[in-house]
Amino acid sequence: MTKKKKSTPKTRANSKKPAPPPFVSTGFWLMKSEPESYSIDDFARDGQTLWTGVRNYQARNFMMTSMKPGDRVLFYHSSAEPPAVVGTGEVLRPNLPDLTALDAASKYFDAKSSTDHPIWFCAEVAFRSRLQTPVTIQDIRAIKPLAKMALLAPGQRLSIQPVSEAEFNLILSMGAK
DNA sequence: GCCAACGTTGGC
DNA sequence: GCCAACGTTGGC
Repeated sequence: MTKKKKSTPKTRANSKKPAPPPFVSTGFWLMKSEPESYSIDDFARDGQTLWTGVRNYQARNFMMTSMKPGDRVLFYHSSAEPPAVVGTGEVLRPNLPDLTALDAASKYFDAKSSTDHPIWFCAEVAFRSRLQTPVTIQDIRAIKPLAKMALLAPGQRLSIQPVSEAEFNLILSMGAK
């Protein structure tokens, strides 16, 4: 005979680790791109772009569930000389399926994704400005109010990171001269 | 479910 | 080019 077995759901409440505080979006982001693959020049020329190719769940989740139209974005050149925030953008449409995952010819192809059940998502982001002066990672490191940025945390490799409004505005002002 | 191996990121 | 810090994978 079959018993209706009630399995104990593994909830956050009874797991060992304390639940992380729910993430609350500030509406401000930093997005990394290697200029060799997509630079601020490309972004300015295109006017808008689909931020595809993200294959990290945390970064994906930001684009799926946290980003909202109108959110502001710092455009950061990674693996560049020097690494720096070089411009800004604005989220037009978050949470779009990343079609590069379905394209067998793409380097971002993922056989686990399908049209019916896409597992990777992207955001459409519009170019908004170029900083007059790039704000380098050294510049950022030198400023006390920016010391908490994820960008500076050792081992922090997330390609999409939330930033505070104050951090966003400070970097903009640093780049304005 | 553990954990070692492996791949990736990205500043230096 | 190096390598530390992660995330992911896969054998058990």
